Amino acid sequence: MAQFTQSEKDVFRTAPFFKGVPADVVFRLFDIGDAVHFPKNTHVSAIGDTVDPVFFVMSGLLRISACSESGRRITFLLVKRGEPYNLLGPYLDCGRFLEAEAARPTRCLRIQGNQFMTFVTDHPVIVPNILRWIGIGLDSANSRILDLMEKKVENRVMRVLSTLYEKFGTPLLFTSQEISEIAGTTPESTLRTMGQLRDMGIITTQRGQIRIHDPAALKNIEFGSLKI
Amino acid sequence: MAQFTQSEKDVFRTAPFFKGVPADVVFRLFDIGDAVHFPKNTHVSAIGDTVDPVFFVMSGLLRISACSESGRRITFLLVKRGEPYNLLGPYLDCGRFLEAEAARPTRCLRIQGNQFMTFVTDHPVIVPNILRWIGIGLDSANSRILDLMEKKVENRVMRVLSTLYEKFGTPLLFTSQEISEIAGTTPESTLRTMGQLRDMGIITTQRGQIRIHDPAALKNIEFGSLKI
DNA sequence: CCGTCAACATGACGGCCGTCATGGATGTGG
DNA sequence: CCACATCCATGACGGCCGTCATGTTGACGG
Repeated sequence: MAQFTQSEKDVFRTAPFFKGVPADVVFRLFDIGDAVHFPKNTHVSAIGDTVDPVFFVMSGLLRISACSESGRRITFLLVKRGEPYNLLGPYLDCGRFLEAEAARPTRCLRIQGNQFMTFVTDHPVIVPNILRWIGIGLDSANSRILDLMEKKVENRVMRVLSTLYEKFGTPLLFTSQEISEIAGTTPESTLRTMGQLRDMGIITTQRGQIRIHDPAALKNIEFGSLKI
Repeated sequence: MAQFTQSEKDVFRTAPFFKGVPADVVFRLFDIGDAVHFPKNTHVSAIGDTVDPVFFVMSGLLRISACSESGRRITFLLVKRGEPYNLLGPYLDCGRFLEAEAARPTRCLRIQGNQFMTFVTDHPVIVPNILRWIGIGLDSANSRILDLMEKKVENRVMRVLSTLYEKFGTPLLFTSQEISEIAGTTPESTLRTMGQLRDMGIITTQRGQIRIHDPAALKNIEFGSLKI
């Protein structure tokens, strides 16, 4: 089937996740999966769903988030082009508490859970990649826990901006609401911090976008970067 | 070599982590690893170490923690008998920021990283178990992030007590210091919360141990309304 | 039996930040 | 071009909890 163009397939060839995996093995994924499109702000999966399929983002952006019973929402992960989502889903029978939605119009390669597990057992060469990816995610989650202990909202916002800069470059197309949901705070506090950063000439802001002029200044604090 | 008694080996046979793995595969681990003992409060690994070997706890308890530069320490994980630690270490080349120490006198099975990776490729039947275990850990980390958003220290302490009760039963042999490092707060706040729980007859406390009389009450989230 | 230390317990204070409120700026659709 | 929604921006207030301080209790060794 001609669901995927060659340039789309090349996205996977060069994706960090697939590093070291032979190209023919990678391309096998296109045979066992199909393409799905999600318009902006639509749900890929809702809370409590037992998310079975594995997704690979071909273009766009997925936001993985959860919300507590008090209504506060936090974003755990932003999945961009070439990255996988729900790698572990097929192996966990329990329903997760996460929800996934398209932060922008997003095109994905979707692979059913049992097909993915078959793929893994047939091509064990990919196992180290999976473990490596999950390991990075686990370290990142632990970093964020440490972050939240520190309780300094300013530091959290700065680290979020720094991390997003490393992942997406500049300008960052996010609202203060989105930033605050990643940093684990409120839009007001985020705006206050960004106001200070603006006064220092480190960033400039417009509606829905943030230009970072001095990335080094954002890293001035603390160790370790989170993988968002 | 007769490093391990039969009863020790049986610990693994019945361990949840190894569920579904044939016994002869499990026992192969004893051939490629060796026994190590850690006295109480000694370090298994320090911060920044590239922890290569995988550990399985045979008796005792490992505490996996990290501390921020402000000196605050947080405990991520308590590894008890039959549970693995550092499953992903062999696959990650970077140094981690965690440190592991023996919370009690602890005896472990230690397997060098490359030997463990060889074992995994030779016995792929264990891969789903690894992924499942890591997946649970990842969900748990995300839950804690959500918890920290909630910001109510009382709820965090109660949830910690509830979780520890499910894992270790009663009485819990932990000090307020240890509880606070798991809950992400201070010993004082922990003691204050436990004081209220004591007044309600939910727990009783002695030096270094906590008896839980009403586990269900700890799961009650509407603590704030009860307090008034 | 006593000295010492670690842990328990509790009170007081202050700062951070979440909440609410208000107003202005910007983009969008009819 | 205007109405409206959304986002940005900033001020004021109040509560939670981290910090410090003080005293008590229990454990352990000689």
